[in-house]
Amino acid sequence: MGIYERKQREKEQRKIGIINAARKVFSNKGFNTATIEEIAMEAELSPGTLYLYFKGKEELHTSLSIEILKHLADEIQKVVGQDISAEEKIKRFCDVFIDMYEYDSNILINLFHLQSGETLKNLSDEFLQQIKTHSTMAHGAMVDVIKEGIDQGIFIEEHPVVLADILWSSYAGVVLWVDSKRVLNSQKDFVKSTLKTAFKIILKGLKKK
Amino acid sequence: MGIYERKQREKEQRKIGIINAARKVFSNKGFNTATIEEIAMEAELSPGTLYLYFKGKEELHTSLSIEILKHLADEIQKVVGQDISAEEKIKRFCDVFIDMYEYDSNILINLFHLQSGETLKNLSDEFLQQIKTHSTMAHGAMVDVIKEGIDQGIFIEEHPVVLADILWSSYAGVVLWVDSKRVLNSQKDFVKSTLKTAFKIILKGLKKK
Amino acid sequence: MGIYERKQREKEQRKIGIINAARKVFSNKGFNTATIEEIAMEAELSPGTLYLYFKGKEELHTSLSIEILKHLADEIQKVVGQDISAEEKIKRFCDVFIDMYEYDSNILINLFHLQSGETLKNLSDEFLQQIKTHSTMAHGAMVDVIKEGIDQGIFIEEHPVVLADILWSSYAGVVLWVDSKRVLNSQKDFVKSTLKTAFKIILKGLKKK
Amino acid sequence: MGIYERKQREKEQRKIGIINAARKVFSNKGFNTATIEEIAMEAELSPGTLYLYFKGKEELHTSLSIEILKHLADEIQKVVGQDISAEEKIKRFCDVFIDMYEYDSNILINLFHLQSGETLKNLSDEFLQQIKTHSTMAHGAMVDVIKEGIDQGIFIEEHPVVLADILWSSYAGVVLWVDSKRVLNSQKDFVKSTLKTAFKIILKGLKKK
DNA sequence: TATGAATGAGGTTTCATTCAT
DNA sequence: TATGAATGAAACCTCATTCAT
Repeated sequence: MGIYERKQREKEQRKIGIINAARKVFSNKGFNTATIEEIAMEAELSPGTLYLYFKGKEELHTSLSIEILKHLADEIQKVVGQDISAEEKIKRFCDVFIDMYEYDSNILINLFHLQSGETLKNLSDEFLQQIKTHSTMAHGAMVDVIKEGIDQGIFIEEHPVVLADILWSSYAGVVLWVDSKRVLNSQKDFVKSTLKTAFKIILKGLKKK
Repeated sequence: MGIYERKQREKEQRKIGIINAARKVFSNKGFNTATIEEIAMEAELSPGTLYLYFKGKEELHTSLSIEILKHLADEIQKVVGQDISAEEKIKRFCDVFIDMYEYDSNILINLFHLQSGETLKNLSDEFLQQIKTHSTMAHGAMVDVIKEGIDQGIFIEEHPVVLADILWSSYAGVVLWVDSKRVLNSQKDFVKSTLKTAFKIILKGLKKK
Repeated sequence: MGIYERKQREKEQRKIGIINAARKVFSNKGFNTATIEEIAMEAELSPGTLYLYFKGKEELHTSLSIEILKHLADEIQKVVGQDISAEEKIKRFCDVFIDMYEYDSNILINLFHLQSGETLKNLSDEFLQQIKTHSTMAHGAMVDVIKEGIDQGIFIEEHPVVLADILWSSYAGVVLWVDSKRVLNSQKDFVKSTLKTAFKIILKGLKKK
Repeated sequence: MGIYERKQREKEQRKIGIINAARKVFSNKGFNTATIEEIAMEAELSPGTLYLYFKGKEELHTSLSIEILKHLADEIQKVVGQDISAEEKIKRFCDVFIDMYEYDSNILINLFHLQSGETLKNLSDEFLQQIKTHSTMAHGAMVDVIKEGIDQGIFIEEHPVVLADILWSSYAGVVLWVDSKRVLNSQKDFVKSTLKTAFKIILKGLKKK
């Protein structure tokens, strides 16, 4: 490996380190309450250093979200490539959400928050484009599976994009909502089981007969 | 009406005026970016005056969300009281979401944002309690309808609370997600039609056979 | 006087107070070294308050310079209106510079610094316009006097604008240079006497014979 | 040449390279806005390396100014040695200014900025001494020529130092002022022609009759 | 000698909140 | 009750400087 590649790699590592620190702090405190200083401390760096890798707080937060989105898109695409039925794939999508939620519940929450209002405005075109790309990828994979199901005469004949939207947003909605109930009522974590039930209902709703 | 009552009433009116101003500003800018001064200007009051009615920015935002939640709960409960089938009620719930979205798309978005992470933490017990109350009410109404359906042997025999969660969060998720797609891709507004399709699918999934 | 006028007046007074504080601090420390906090302390206000009246450090500094320029333009125009010979008016211009220098030597220095390189770039159009206006006024007055002299056959027949430039810039140059010698060599203040000699030489140079 | 001398020479060359880079950057951006990193890039070196040759930004800037001053002093002294009349020498001084302005207009501007307030304060004694030395040299040369003229009965009998001050500062003032007009009004460059006219006027003013 | 990533002090700026009127 | 000027804490961010390599 040349010296340039090593440097590049180190730089990438450092970026990941910072993003991981940011993940922890943003998860605990939320965007407003989190401070750059805190993230720097978590990353065991000085505040100034963060600015060598990210233009500012906003960009750091967005980068984190994109990282998550990328991961989600990857996992979903893996499912599409598998040699299983469309129905089974829909179930696996559900598992992907569950896995991510179990790995770090805040990851998903963060992501879904990115995808609406407040955050989307004031985003640089570059980042907006990245989000679109990965989002389209993840969503496109879902659309493909739906299409597959429709073509095989298994799913109802609605517009596949709409069905994928419903699938995605129901899963996302369940995560947000059930997780918030958990926080609000300090109850047990029902996200997983609720997601599974949601899957069953929606799958049944999707099927032709 | 006594003088005290009138005063009380006026105060309430003023509070509503402020909350409406806050709704506009928070909708456009989000919690962070919105400033008290802007809200005051929108309400045609001075910043100081807002503090006579609300303890601070946080409380104002929460009050707004509660207001919305209250409205939603009301609308949902109206549905429960109607003399129609459980199935039809589920459909009406969908209409309630659509109506609110059409009245002010940001209203719903705002509400769903309340329901997680960032905002819920650091909330005074009093407000947490109010949120719980109204939330429980709205949600409870849904649970009742689900129960009704189960008792009548129309719906599948899952835990009614879970089913209501799924119903609620799917609707909410669709609004958030499809609305964000609208913003991201500057496309037409498919929230209404997608919500309707979602309803059909979920209803089909809910039904026993 | 109406309440609005009074408010406006008070606001203007406050602005002047801040500019005066800024004058002291900028004079002592220069633009870089001076801090907003220091100026605020000098003005017996909090840092934040300064931002109610000026957009930032840059604008504050520019406002100060414009204030000075305005004053200089006023004084010079007064001279033009007087019922004395063109020759005498040129001498009075010299006195105006001397007066301003004696009132606060840093005032003039500051002004001349505004008028070149570093500061002029990055200036908002609004301020650039104001500077142009006042600058043109002051300079135009000088041009008028020169023209007067030429028309009366007293002064050499060069382009009046060029002659006014030379007059102005020689005066300014002397102030900058002799003052810097004073600082560098901790010598006595020869600005006044040197300016007077400069006046004599230039006047002689300007005259036709 | 021994190895030590060569090293010394190389070091000197490197210093000059850095100073030239600094000249460009300081010229374009001014002292505040210019950054060490930019200068390093311009010099095709790393920021750290600059600190091997200069103690810091301040010293670098001062070194640049001294370099310019040294050059100016050299050119002026060359004039003094020539076998021409005092009157002609004064004219040549004007040419020196014009040449430097034409070579790099920012050079002179930069120099004149050194000579007051902000920059002079906070300067180490060592540098202050160097500035004094070269300044005295340049200025002394002018004084000599003036004296020459007075002794030959050509120039008026004012204190030679004062006359040299006026000469120097008028030239400097014209450069600063006319150049700033150029920037402000985006007009043609009249520095050269205005300087020439200034020379004529002042020379006429200096002459005994 | 040269590097350039990291530092961190310290500046500018914002804005929720207060309080005299 | 209403005001809105003033506050000042606290955040973001910059960049001259250092130091391990």
